[in-house]
Amino acid sequence: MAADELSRVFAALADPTRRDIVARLAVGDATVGELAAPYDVTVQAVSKHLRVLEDAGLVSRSREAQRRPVHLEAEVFDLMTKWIERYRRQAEERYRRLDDVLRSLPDDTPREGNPS
Amino acid sequence: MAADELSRVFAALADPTRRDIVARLAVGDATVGELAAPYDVTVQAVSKHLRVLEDAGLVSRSREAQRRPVHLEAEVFDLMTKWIERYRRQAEERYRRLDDVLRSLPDDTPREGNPS
DNA sequence: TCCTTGTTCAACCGTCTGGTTGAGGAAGAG
DNA sequence: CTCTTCCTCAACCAGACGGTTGAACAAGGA
Repeated sequence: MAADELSRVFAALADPTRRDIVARLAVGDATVGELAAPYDVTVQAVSKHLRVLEDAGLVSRSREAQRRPVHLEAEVFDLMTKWIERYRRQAEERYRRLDDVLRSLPDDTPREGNPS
Repeated sequence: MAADELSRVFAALADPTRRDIVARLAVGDATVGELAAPYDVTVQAVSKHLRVLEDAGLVSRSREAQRRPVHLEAEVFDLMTKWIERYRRQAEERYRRLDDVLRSLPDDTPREGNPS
């Protein structure tokens, strides 16, 4: 293990149930029992999912009597967004440059594969 | 398997080696051999990684003589960004509303961390 | 034709993962 | 204190995952 945070975040969101849990927590905090209700898995399984989300920093749990309300930590999303945007922009920039090069090419440019 | 696309994309990017491959492909297309060189794993392992990325729609492979250049498909990033932004905004909106409620509360509200 | 290069397929292996059941801890309610 | 409720821990299981080795395929070049 010992995966870096970005790996943990991506891995956490790779599971549909966990994405669903995040979606519900975006509406409001909830307890483990409440979160488990809609799914036909045991409460323990949901508890495990929450542990994964917690290790990824996506969720925090406090104590409130017996209940342990789960809270969504939205800041971590920025980590992903930054990573994604970085490479998306880089790729787009590259396409733009390639486009410019193609546009500026003379007609008799030697091209492998298309010697028409 | 038969996981939905979003799950495949997140799962694909959960692996550091695959994120690294994506980073390199953002700079320019490359062959399997070229991509495998920096890592001390076999070329077969990298080929498997590329298959995962391809199934997630993140890369495409064409044929060019013996070589199979790998190309980054940046559009899929939008899928993730949309998902993330949706719930981040929803959560922020919720905090904003909660803030308003707290602000409008009478002063004798018990136990607030920072008076004055 | 045979040979070389680049890549994938197939089988296997150890580990991680999502699920289960069963037991146990924490904090009210009686 | 005992009982109940809510939740987590521990052990286990089947399947997926990342890696390996070895063989095979595809497409030039000799």
